[in-house]
Amino acid sequence: MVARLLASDPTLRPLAEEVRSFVSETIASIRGLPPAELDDRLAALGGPEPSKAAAPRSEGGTFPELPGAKPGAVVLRMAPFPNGVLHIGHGRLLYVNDYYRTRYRGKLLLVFDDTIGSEEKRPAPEFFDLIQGDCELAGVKPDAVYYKSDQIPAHYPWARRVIERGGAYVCVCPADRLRENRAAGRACPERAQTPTETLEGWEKMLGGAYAAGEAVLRLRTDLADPDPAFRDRVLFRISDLEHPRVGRKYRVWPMLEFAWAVGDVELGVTHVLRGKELVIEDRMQRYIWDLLGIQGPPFLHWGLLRVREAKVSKSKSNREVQSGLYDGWADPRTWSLRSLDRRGISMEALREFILSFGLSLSDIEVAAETLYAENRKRIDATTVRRAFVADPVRVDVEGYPFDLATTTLANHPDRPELGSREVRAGPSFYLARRDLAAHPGEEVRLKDLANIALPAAIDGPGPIRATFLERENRRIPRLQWVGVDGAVPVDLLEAEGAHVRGLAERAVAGARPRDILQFERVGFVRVDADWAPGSEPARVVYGHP
RNA sequence: GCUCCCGUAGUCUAGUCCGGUCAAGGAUUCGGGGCCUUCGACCCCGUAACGCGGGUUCAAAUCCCGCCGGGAGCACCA
Repeated sequence: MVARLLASDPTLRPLAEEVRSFVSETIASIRGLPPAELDDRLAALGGPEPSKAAAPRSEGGTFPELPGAKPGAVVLRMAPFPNGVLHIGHGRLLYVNDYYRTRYRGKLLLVFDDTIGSEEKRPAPEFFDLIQGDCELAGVKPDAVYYKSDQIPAHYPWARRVIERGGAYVCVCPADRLRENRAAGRACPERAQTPTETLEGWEKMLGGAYAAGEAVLRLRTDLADPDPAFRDRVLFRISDLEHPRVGRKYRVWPMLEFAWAVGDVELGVTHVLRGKELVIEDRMQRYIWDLLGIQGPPFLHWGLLRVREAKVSKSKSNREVQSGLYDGWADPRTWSLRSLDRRGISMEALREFILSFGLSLSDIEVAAETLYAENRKRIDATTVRRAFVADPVRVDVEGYPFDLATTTLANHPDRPELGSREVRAGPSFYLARRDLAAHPGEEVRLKDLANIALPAAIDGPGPIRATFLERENRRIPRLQWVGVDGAVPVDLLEAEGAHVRGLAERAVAGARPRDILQFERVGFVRVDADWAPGSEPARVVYGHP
């Protein structure tokens, strides 16, 4: 109260103490009054009606202005390494870049960061096309596509310029000694080279005088730099590995930092947006640009985003897709964009989900349920309901009335415009084993149909015998059922990779590939894209509750 | 160990730059109720947060100092 008065009338501020005591006296004097009298007095004083709650202040995450950005002149880039398809963790790369492209009417480049990598992390040919397909699927179409491997020679003149300015030296230490020296802040003997000597060494590197791993070009920073990660990083190394696009055309390959110090300038990139695991590279790029008197683009970062349920491992996915254990790159266990699409999760829902986090630098771990909720908003109203029973057990109902052999059910409980379908019902049904086991000897309702009494034991051989009771909708447990006549075998692929066999109602036979359905009391599922309509079993993939 | 980054409800986020109208807003989850041909959806209600300790100030989520906690980097990978 006091703060509000002071905030709205600055002239009161020097008198804060007086205001405070006046307010507390006033409050004390009216505290005992009955509410009706308070209302009267307020009315007597005039003034505005008590205002309703303030309008919502915000919907989600925030994105700051890009520093110095001119609408129409912004150039951004995404730089995936081609050793896997894009997965949910790449969401920020795609959608944050796309967000800013739209906001500033700029350009977004897809630049494959396909330098030679390492023995453990190598580019593979199939991913160039797969990743472009992923971008398309995600609705983030790049304005142009580049390959770092096409630009390798362009890096060499840059290296010369750095050497001529005394910014680098050729080091012939073995990798482990180099690491030790760096950690200890100790100089290798070659660090004392003059630019002329370095240039000689560099020409020897390019000319093939060294075997792979025998020599590197290192940046000369400061061995006393407090950050050990920043001491004399390697700029170029020699590799004889075969590259999927350029084979063994080059032996001297730039490291990521140098490649981007060159690439970001040559491609005219105006802002670099990337994950915060790359912040040390900002400093490297800037150091190189400063050395050459170049004004490079500013950097912005986002923090780590983890989806709790998604254990994403590129190497494991690669291995299991290769081995055939996974059902290709759209296997739900990969959490690839393809797998989300296969599960019926729309890329627009993913975009909303990703953008709700803003550009925050904090590391976040979020439950997949939040993504599911976003998707549900989009698909619930247009998705038809169907009955599905997992692990079915046949139940014959005695005394079942003839006129209940079929029934008509709405396709959506709240959307009459989605129509209805005729469903074949009793007297014989399939019920889920789990449901039966949960209600031995009880009266239950076959959902939307009739009430029956279940026997005490359900484990005997052959069909179970139940007894018809009545049609009236009572508050007893409701079980999902599928009429025996026309039941459709279904193979339901779950998110963890398990296949559940079950039976669905006849209408499922008419589904088309990529249709999204809701299996009642199970969840949203999507018919597999390569399922041949009419073939059995119907193949569907579980999406989410 | 060194360097950098980040701490607002169970989770994510708005607010922090520029102190006051923030007795802290939204989303999701959870709990209760309603409705319906689902245990889903929808509607209503509710629980729940400024990491801790000092300081500055009439006033601190916001500014300053210290601590604690979490993450990332320290590859001839990207």
